[in-house]
Amino acid sequence: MPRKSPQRALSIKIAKPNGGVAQLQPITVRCPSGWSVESDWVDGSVRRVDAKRHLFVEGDAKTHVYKVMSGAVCLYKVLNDGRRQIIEFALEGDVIGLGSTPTETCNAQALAATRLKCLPIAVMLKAAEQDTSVALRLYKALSRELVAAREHLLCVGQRGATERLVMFFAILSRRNEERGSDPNIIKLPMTRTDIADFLGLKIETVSRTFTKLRRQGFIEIDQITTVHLRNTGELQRLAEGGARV
Amino acid sequence: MPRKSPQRALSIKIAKPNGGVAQLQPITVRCPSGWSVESDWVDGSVRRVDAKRHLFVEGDAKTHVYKVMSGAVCLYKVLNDGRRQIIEFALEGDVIGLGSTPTETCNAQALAATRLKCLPIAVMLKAAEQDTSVALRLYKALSRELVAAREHLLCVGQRGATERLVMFFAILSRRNEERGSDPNIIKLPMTRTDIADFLGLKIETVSRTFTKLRRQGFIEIDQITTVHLRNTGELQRLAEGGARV
DNA sequence: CGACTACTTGACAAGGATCAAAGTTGGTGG
DNA sequence: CCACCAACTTTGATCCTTGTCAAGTAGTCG
Repeated sequence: MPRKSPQRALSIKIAKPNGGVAQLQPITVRCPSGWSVESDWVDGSVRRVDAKRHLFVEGDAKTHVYKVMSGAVCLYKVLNDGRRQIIEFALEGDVIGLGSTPTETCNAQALAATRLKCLPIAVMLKAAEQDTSVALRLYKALSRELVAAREHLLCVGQRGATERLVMFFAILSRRNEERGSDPNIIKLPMTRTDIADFLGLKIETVSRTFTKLRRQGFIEIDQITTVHLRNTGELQRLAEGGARV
Repeated sequence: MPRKSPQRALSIKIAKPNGGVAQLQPITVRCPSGWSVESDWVDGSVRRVDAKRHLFVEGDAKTHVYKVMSGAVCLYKVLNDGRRQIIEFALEGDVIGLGSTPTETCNAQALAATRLKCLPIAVMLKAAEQDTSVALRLYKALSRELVAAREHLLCVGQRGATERLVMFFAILSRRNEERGSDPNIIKLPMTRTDIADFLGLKIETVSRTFTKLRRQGFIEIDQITTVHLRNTGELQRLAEGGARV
């Protein structure tokens, strides 16, 4: 079992630079009403967060719900020796911070410069109380997150390294498809370490698995941040069950 | 990388004996009104399910929300080669099947003879539409499930075998505490295989880890279904971070 | 008492982790 | 525009935890 290492200790420090609420970027711009198509978000202000800054950390009082307008954020939890599990990558259009706990239960860190629309929790709850359709949408959104979390658990608990990585591509591919972009071109706004921590692997394993998939012709890598999927059918088979790669 | 084995194929068959809705026990008894303290559940009927029978399987139309009155149920997902991940053990008092998907996303199997109170989804949704406090409670319940799922993910993704098992005991211990029973006496209504599939381990590893903890004096085992926790403080340390056992 | 199921234990193999080092990439300043 | 530096990634060698296979033990139910 892994034990404390200097790097690990360092990574904790990076994860929680001031150990508290304060690392939000202060720049807050009023959003012109009617700017967003979704009614709940019209009045939200916009916050900008630089790469690697934290939006919030575990234990902070929950103040807002955020919607990623551009950029990317990861939600993660850490063990006290620094091992990190990334729970979710929140990309453009994703909402962070639903959930009814009074304090945040995860850390949220920007992977790149990110713009977020912010909705105060109090506003959201008030809307939910006055309008059951809002409450029900909240319930549905949370429901989707729960399904995703359980799928993630299945992946990390039962799949081997290759299967996990392929699943990861599959998730991003599906996401592209839903948004009308090319499902075979995967942009990776996160580092290999982030991918490793998302999949419950180590960076070396992730790197080797990338290489293996590339050598086998399943993927092509232009820049490290872009993966082209080849032979999607076969990839699908790799992910679904009997992978013997 | 696990591959298909005869056992595996068999276990799928057991998991989905008829591949569909039909393995519910038909015995349904009308519950006398006012029997439960919680208003939402007063009108629910009671269903009895024998050990190993399925309450529902993945893909079934979602018809009811269930509350475990006695016995135990596990929720699990399977890969198509039979690998199984148990998502949750639902024990007395727990509710199953919240979540807004039109079909079930997990399989639910009784670990022992179980009595469940059943509430039709339609009734629940209607109540939620008419009463925002119901909708909000739904939202909070789902929220708790999400927190638990993420904690579980952290455990399976980052912890070693010993840490996972200790965490498992910790969860059950905490649960006992909340319900006023002895936090140091853990009743295990599930088999070792179930525990393994919950923790993302194999049965042999679970068994060996039990033995190791017993030899080290952290636990005592009377009957296989009962574990006594010793040295809870030290156990806590094992679970939280730097376990080098 | 035997068949069955669940659990334990041992020997061995393998997937992934760890340690170490070299190769890339991107940003900064001369 | 290029050189340098830091951070990130890839690759190799080796170790260790957990998985696999196999055998044996302990309860249970007919």
